[in-house]
Amino acid sequence: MAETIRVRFAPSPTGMFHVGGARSALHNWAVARQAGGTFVLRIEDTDEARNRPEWIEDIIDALAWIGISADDPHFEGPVMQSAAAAAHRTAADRLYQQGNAYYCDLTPDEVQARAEASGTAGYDGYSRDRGLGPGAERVLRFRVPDGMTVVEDLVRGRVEFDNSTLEDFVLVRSDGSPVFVLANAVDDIEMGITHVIRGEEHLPNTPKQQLIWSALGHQPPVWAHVPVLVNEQRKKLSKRRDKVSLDQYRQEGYLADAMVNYLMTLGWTPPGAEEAGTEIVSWPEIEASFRLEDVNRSPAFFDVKKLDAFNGEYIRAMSPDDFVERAAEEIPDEWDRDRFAQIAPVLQERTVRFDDEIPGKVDFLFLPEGTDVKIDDAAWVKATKAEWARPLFDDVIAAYEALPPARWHTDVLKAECERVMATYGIKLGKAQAPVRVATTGRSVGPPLFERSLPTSLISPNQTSATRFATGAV
RNA sequence: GGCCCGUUCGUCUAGUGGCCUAGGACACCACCCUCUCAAGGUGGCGGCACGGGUUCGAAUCCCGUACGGGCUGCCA
Repeated sequence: MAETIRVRFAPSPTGMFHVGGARSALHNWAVARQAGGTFVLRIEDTDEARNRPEWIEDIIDALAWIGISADDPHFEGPVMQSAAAAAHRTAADRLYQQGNAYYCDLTPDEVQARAEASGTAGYDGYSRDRGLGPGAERVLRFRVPDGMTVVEDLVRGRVEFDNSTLEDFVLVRSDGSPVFVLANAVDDIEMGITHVIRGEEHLPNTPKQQLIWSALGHQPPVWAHVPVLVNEQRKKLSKRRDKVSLDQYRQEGYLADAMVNYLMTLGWTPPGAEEAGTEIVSWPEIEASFRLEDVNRSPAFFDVKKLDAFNGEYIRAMSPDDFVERAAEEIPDEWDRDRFAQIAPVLQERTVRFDDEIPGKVDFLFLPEGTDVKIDDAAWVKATKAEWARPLFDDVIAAYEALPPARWHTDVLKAECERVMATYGIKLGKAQAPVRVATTGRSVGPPLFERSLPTSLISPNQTSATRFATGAV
């Protein structure tokens, strides 16, 4: 059989898919696809407390969102770790028969008591030579041999562990269920996994797993331990204190491509990014050039600010139609879709996220008949503070009201505004301020007189301007 | 405490002994453009944790120190 790369992504179902998990999945995916290999999704459901069918669907959905599709020919699974219970049992028995493991009847409390009494940490090998057989309330422990265990890691190089620092760890619990290190190693062996790519937090138990691989008669896989993602306090991202849910970012309006691109730049730079002056690269380019050997060894801070910058770039790169389609998901049902599509272009380059702030930027264009825009009082006060402001504004309003509705076009309105401001000697940058606040309700927003738009932002049926002109405020 | 990993601008990184007067990106600041805000353009601020070695030469190699992190469970 030809050498093919088989990697696996092995999340445990927890009800929330972590951005760190997404990054790890992406690393595995890139390695598998670029080599024409296989990516196996294995659900680690050994701990029965965490096992809900819907959570597995969530994982598959999350992966699909970031481009790891279960329909892809390189994708295999999902397979349940629990389905391999017999294999775990068989492996455990074999280890016991071969003398690589032994039974121990000490309870966790007793183990701890002995450790405290002797002033050492962990299990002291109490049952190593007691010749205990299997039985109720007995755990199976691995007999760690003397010597050194050398882990060859693609990202960290050679890591040595003195076996004397590894206690005889538990393989099978007293209730007969396999523990993570055993189940994980056995599954990897059974699945023919060639590369184990996972987070750095697994590095400490790698020698244990490598010992299991060897005891079971197999060459260990290629290991790759990628540094963890950290928060501003430089602690590993945790769902308790940090915003780590991939789905939450998705709902907040981040684009999958932007998220994927950003995640991949954590600990790795696409070759050519420096010359190109940008880290924005497509997945095909990432897939073709990603190398585990090039991944940084130090933890990376998950910086939402930079994610925002990436997202904004991806949004600006969208086709106008795609932008309208996606942005339309955020606007109220009663808004006219065609009208929204017309003004969407001015929104696109001002959008960093598809969130609920989108409608607030253009809501004055969708007021129900006869209602006024809500004016930000502070903005109005500021815009009309200058001595010339009120008179100039009144003149502009008067000029606008003298216009027949048929002439309410961008160019005409702008020209009228400019004509009035010229008489005051005020530049448009300042002169437009009161007009803007009166018609849009705010001091910032899209250009008032934007020629590229088929419609003016100021329309005759907006009554606010009149209201101000008559001194109602 | 023990074992292991790590340390280049605020952040993510390029750098594998001379190309480094340490480069890029994000953020920040200034200016330009400009009807506000954005976008875009130009420029600026800012870093090799520290101390010893090795070498003609060290961000790059070695040792030590400091600091940070991960693991230390019959969780995964």
